[in-house]
Amino acid sequence: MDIDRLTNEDLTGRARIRDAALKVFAERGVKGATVQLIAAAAGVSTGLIRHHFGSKEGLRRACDEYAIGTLLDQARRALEKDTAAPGFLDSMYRASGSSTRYLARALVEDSPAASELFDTGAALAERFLTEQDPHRYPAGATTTQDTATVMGAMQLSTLALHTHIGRRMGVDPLDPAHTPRLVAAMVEVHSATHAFLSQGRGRPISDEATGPWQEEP
Amino acid sequence: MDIDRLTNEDLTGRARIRDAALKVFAERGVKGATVQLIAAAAGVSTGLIRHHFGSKEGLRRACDEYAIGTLLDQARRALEKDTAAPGFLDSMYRASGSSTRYLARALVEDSPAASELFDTGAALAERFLTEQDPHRYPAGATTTQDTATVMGAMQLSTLALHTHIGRRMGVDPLDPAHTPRLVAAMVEVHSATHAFLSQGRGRPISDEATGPWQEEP
DNA sequence: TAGTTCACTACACGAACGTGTAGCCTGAAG
DNA sequence: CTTCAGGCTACACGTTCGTGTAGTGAACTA
Repeated sequence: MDIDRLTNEDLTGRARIRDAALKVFAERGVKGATVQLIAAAAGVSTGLIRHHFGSKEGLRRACDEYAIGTLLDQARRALEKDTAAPGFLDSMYRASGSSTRYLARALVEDSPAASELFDTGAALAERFLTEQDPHRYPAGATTTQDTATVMGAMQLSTLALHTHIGRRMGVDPLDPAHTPRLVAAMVEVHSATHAFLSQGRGRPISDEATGPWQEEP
Repeated sequence: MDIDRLTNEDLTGRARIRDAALKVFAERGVKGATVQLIAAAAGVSTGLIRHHFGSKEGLRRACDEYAIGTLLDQARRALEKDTAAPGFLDSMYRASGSSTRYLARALVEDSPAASELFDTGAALAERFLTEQDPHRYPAGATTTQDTATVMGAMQLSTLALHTHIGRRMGVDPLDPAHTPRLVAAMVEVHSATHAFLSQGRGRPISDEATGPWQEEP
């Protein structure tokens, strides 16, 4: 029953503070955010933040756990299904409301949550690669891991750089309503780049990059 | 002669402060960095920072201008040559020493330099696309711009997320010595994703994403 | 040599911020 | 009705950080 009360409490002060912190942390970074700013955004006193979370660092940890909980559940579910690569992005954005922007910030500040997010994305990418072409991307191989890592970074780039993407696109790329437009652009990028790399001018780059360990003619 | 003296001064206190600031800003963010920390790293007093740059914000602007100057020169040069997409990354990393990590941080904090960097990357990508396939990517079209924006973000993701990439790869991805490994992984990503998207499972995603405006059968 | 400029330092002020403390108010338990 | 727990606030303390001020010493000029 204690657990029930805690989850119900999620609609009161504690949750309001967490949501406000998610927002302010995302906008100004952890260092740039002050507890008084968060308190004002939540409509509470700074003392209440201390009462619930102990310290600013405690509040940050709570935000980490909440964001990671919201988002990684989605990611792990995707890991267990036969979901496609671009689908990861889609479900990710849909899952998390205010925590998306928080994680975007966390990705470049030093946060355990961000590392876990990145690692999960890379794991998902590695699984995708080995399923896609087990011969070329054997599980555990360095090349497979490298490719999975960069693939994860590329997927996450729309999150980490959403400010710039939004500025150029004129819409908020984190809004689920615009996810299709983003996915379409990503598909185009892969298509165009592949065309370039398998063509005249780009072929040398492709050969040089993948040559040393490429086994197929 | 005043100009000569200024450029020569670049090897003395002013430059030492700037270099230290580049480093500390990159490590801890602008808010997380203190002028006393930067002063200590540069081996000077905090007063000297004020003397040369007026304020912490002035120092940050100077870092912006220096980093952007170092890096955008390279990018613009690439824009004027018939350089390939992955080559942009290569020359970018080689060009800038300590400013690379600074720009990585700046990409997610609000900095004019970062916006300029991103826009340049996107402009380079747009040029690449229209050259690559003028019919599919006409200059100025929304699709072209969207694709260019996402392409720029993908290229820059290795910069913005270098911490995570480095953690998984075991090496510093910003070290020019390891750029080939990064480029190889990027080539693989494009190759694998294209294979997926033009194949059975991925084909529906590709068709759905690019269908509405795609003209070719 | 006297004067001026300028890189540079030492010291201190004032504000902001994280944190600590004391206490109020409500609601449930006895 | 009393008691106690806990959500919640008001207020104050100590520190840190950006900034301001005064001053020193070396190099250059006349």
